[in-house]
Amino acid sequence: MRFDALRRRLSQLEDAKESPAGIIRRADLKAGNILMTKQVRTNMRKRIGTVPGVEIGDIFFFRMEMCLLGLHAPSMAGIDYMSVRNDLEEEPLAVSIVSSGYYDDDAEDKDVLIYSGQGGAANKDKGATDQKLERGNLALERSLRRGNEVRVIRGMKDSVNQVSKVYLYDGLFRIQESWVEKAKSGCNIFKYKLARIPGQPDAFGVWKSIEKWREGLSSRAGLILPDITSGAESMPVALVNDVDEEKGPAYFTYVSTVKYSKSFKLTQPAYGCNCRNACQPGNLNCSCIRKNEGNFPYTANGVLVCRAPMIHECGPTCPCFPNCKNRASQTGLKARLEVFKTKDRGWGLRSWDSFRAGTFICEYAGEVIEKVSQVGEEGDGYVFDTSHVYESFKWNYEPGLVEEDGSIEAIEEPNVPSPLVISSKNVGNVARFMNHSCYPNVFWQPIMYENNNESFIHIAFFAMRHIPPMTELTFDYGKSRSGEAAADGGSTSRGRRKCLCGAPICRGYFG
DNA sequence: GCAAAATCACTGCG
DNA sequence: CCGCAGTGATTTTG
Repeated sequence: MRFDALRRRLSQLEDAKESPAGIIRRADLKAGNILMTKQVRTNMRKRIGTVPGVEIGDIFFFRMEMCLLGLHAPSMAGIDYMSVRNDLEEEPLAVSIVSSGYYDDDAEDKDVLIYSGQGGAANKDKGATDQKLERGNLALERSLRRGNEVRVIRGMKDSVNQVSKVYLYDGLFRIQESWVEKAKSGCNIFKYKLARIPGQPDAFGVWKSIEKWREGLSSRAGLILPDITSGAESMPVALVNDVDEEKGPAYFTYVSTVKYSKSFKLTQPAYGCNCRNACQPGNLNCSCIRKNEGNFPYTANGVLVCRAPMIHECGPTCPCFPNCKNRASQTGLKARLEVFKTKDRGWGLRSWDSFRAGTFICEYAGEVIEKVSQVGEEGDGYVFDTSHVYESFKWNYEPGLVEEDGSIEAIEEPNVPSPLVISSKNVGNVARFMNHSCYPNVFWQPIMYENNNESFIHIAFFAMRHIPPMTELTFDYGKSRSGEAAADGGSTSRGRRKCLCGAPICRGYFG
């Protein structure tokens, strides 16, 4: 994650530069190179089998990430191998492979992978040639004989952003057979059949199931409602219960953004920018960028660079186009979310799509309320209270703002008028179903933008790290600054609640 | 120190 | 506005 923080920061700095056409910006390589030279990496010794710290189902968005973790060392090549001594001689054995779609692999089955050897592909200098039994191909051949475990990483198109790729660690496989066949080019290529070792948790299997639900080929088990938003969002949000008989949460009115009633004084007079089509990173004439201390908050592909006390986005009355990158939290749902029944924590929220760290997920919609008059609502979990930042902000998206050399600068707490209390008991959106965790994968970020000459604060949720599909989305509800949320002498039903998040670092209570 | 492996951002096309 | 193919500068490893 340190890699990605640095990569985002470098992207931000690169985006801000005057970029002559033709220059290709590879912040991933730059970030990788910096961390490599600083020796910020793990599992440098190659190994067969499991890599400490990497779980089956973990996802990555750059080859460099897997390189730094020691999951798959080569920055490009699909086959990683190491030299192992047997009784007589040293021989190369394959330790991990990446099946990314460059070759004609057969990767449809979740338990069997037909993998192509490396080399021989045509490029601009020469045509296709026969593959040779050397390097990775030789290592795979030797691994077939040895029967050692090989880590398999599957590279796929990202379901949300079709131009980018996501890499899924699918666990350990064993090579069963190999053969040579003629490719379309007419040249010989090696093929290897790998079988997934039984007993490992599903990873690619989950992705395949989602694919089927998406195409409507198989029905979703436990589906109650195809869309609880009734079309209020840009994407449908399914309601699913495959745990018990409960038919759904209590009734509420679905809205997609926060509602301020007129009586609130949390707003302040404001003005937008004067940019004509899209606000350009590095353009300090843009007042919205100036409000963010000169830093454009998002990278070119819309990922939040760093958590900040406040992010200033362009608003409805800014003259820039709606596709201006500085409106990342206003473009509606991009991922296919579903509300599902958890085993022991009521309803929860998860996604069919994966999220890369820093991706906008959804806003916390609801009604801004007076905390004092409606404090009785606090026990039911439908209140977002920004005064509970004390613990929750400690779990930074990053330890802070990452500088160009990889060093980190601490960041401040959110800059929101305390208290900003949003109730989603009667009126709300998907965010009201997100449960608490002491080790969350989502964080909240105050965002301000202007509408009708007034600025409004919105609470937006972003992915704290890469989140694989079907993982429950959770954020830290935090702890009241006073330490005693029920300080008004209220009943035990509100205030601190027992935590069931199950994280090793669980605080025991929240709220 | 060079060759091999293929990535990923960007551009233009339909 | 979308996906797709084409292009170029680039990395770590052996």
